[in-house]
Amino acid sequence: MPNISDLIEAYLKKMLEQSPKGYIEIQRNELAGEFNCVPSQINYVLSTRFTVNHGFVIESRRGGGGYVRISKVPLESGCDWLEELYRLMGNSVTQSVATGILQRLLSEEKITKREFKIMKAAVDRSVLKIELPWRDKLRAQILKAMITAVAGEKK
Amino acid sequence: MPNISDLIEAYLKKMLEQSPKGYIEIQRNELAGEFNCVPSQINYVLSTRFTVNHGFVIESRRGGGGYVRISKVPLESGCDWLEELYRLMGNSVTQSVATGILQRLLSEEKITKREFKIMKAAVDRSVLKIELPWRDKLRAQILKAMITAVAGEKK
DNA sequence: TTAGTTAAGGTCAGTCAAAGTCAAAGTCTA
DNA sequence: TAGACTTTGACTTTGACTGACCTTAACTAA
Repeated sequence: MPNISDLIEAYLKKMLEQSPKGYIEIQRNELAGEFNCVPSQINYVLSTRFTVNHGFVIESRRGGGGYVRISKVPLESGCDWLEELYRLMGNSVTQSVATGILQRLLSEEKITKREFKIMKAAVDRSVLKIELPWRDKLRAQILKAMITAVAGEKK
Repeated sequence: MPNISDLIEAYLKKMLEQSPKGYIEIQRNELAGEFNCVPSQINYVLSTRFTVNHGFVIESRRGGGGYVRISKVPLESGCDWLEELYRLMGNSVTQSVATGILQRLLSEEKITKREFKIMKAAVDRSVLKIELPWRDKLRAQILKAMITAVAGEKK
């Protein structure tokens, strides 16, 4: 007896699989209508099952003609290094761990030298000026988002 | 799927690209006629998609024979463009301003499409989960750091 | 001259159409 | 039965579009 969230999840994943473009665009209200639920339930599903950690990227636009775009980061054949990375990072990452990860991505040629510099700069201690337990969490968020944004893409 | 504003934007950008002089002149009412919209919609498009952050300058003249001139101002070729960007950003940057700036860097070929994606992801609202006055400041910090990291370099 | 007319473009606040947020309430499950 | 997960809806934010009203410039006729 799956609940509505599971149904919506399955529905979206199926659509995504069938989509040749690698992403789908939905209208939140419309989808909610199909499943007879409140619109915010769609957000719940997205935020619990289509997160960066799961390898999805969500973009959206409000206002008239708004939409929600869901794309799956195509995990390259065989090695699902992304998932492993997420596991490695957890939800908190120190600067030195971040640097280590980036260096590894660089040496594996997953990212370019320039991209390395950009990402390193973004998660630098001196840039993320917030207090410590949160800084490492924020760093993890940013790092994951950046890596996910280009994972699975050609360099 | 694209709305009228997007169409007008695309139309103007295409004209601009094809123009040897680096600027185009249009008549607001005429353009509105072509797209079957009210004239003020042209202003809406200009003020949301052709801002200085995006690297455009709008000049116009009223009265008989009036016109609207749209010109694209390229970033300086030296390294001064960084300072210009800093000035535009100040110490607080909203998501939409950030996107505008990144789009400009992309169109000026200062950054690659991948780099664009990385930076956009890093400063996304959903990633920078802190309260609002500080979020925009943090975004400015991160954006500056990332851009600076690759500013002087060849692509 | 100069006042009036016409032909532009500008402004701004308001409406509507989305999507986002958050916390309270409900349900399940170990 | 506590804690995790789900569902709900009131409220917020953002974006697109519109129309009434304003300003400016050129032209024209007295």
